[in-house]
Amino acid sequence: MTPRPAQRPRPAVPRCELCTLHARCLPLGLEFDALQSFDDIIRLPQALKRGQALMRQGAPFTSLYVVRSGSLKQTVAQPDQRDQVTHFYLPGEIVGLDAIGEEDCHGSVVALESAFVCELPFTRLEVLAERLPELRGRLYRCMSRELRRDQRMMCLLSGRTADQRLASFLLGLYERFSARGLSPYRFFLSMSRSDIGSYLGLALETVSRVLARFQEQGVIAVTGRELTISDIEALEALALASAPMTPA
Amino acid sequence: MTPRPAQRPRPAVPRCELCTLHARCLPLGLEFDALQSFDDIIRLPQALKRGQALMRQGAPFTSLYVVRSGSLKQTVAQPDQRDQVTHFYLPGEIVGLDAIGEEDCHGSVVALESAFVCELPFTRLEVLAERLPELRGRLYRCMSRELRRDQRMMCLLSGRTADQRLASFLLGLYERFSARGLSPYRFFLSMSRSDIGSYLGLALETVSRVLARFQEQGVIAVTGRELTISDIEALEALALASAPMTPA
DNA sequence: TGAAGCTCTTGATGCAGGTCAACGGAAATG
DNA sequence: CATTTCCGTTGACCTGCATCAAGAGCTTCA
Repeated sequence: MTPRPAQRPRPAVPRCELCTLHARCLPLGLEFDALQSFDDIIRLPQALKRGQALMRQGAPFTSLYVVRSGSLKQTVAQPDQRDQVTHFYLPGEIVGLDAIGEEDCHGSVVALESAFVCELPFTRLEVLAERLPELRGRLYRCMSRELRRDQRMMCLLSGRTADQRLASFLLGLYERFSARGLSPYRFFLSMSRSDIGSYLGLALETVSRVLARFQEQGVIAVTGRELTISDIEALEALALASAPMTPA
Repeated sequence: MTPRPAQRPRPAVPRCELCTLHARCLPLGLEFDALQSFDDIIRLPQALKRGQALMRQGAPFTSLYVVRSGSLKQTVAQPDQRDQVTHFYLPGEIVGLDAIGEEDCHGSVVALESAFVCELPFTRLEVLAERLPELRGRLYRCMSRELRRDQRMMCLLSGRTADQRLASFLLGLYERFSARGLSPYRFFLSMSRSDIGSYLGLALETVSRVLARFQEQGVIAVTGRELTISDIEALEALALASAPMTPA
């Protein structure tokens, strides 16, 4: 039916030091031999197809995952309403931090496009962390980074206009792509307008309209899901303060 | 002028096992001798007066703090606007998790009323965690709990009505007071309407109005900052779905 | 190739809640 | 004690965005 997932991942034992993301990934800063221990605990990279679930809300938590390529979204089922998108995961980012120390997965995570992820069984990671203080530090740091990110998000959702939210969202993508060494000015939005709206607390129509307006203003160029940032400074200005009502 | 803060904290070396919060605090589940090691690293409880800062945004991070009594708020300075309230801390809760692994404090934390906090110098805590796997687990769990809490908050801020936000906020307080063994149905709101509004992404006038309406509906009773939950089930109903426009 | 879904766009309309304003009461300050 | 400042409430008004609706590509699949 479906084509085999790219022949099957070849290196039976993945080598972190060979990975292009090596410099930005979790094991950043580990000594050479520590890095090798790290290799030992990583499971074969998994291939995911668009729409395929990596974890399901409420399922038992066993592993962290690092995104190698592609992108995913996390959704949390709301009591009454639809699912709410709570996170987008890009290459180099870690899925599952919000489940550490808990029994079950906090939300569902599904691939937005074809993706590869590296699995880190958490019990093994913990054993390794026992003798690698640096790794512990990395883990703490990742979690507190995430805490800060969520708090920025809370600030964004609480009392910012649609324009500011969209502009901040695009800037966030810009920064994350930059940090991973990916093209930051021109990229593909793997998520739908509806996903973006859910994430930003906006109706999908509003997302569409605001993007259209940004385009009119010459700040970005969008064709479907292909997006180009034309004027990053204007975008930053938009993110900080909404255009004054009086265009002066 | 003001009465001395309760003579000065007497026990030169605090004893976790004697603390009333012992059963709910960070060292929960530690063995007896582990608990004693824990005692060793805790600094003398600090007294804070209303409005006094425990940490300032950008200051170097050195310690976690556990709230023993009173309450605090965390605020994050926004580029353009006023400070935004990002957290309220109640007795038994831990301040500073979002700074672990980082150099500096993420937000400012100030006391909302007279408060006592226990200081946990993080470097010592880390040393202790090295030989106490349980403590590590506790720390991870605390951080991921916080991550989940923030995500619930994001969901709340994104696309819930003012009624739902207020109801959820009050329910949250109910649960947190319950969990600490404090009176959950009748309590004192140590934060201003403005703080609540900032936290929930609402104008302070809206907070005032919604509380008044809840009171009319007989769900709560408020007099200034004294609040009583009269009908917890109605409150839960309000938190889930806003009253339908058609009152059937 | 055509039909049936999606996703995205664009327009029209209405309302939840933000903003402005005024006032009463409580708490801080000298 | 008087004064100032802050806090909470309530009313009137207005706007940003959700909602409803319709239609235009794009993709999928028989």
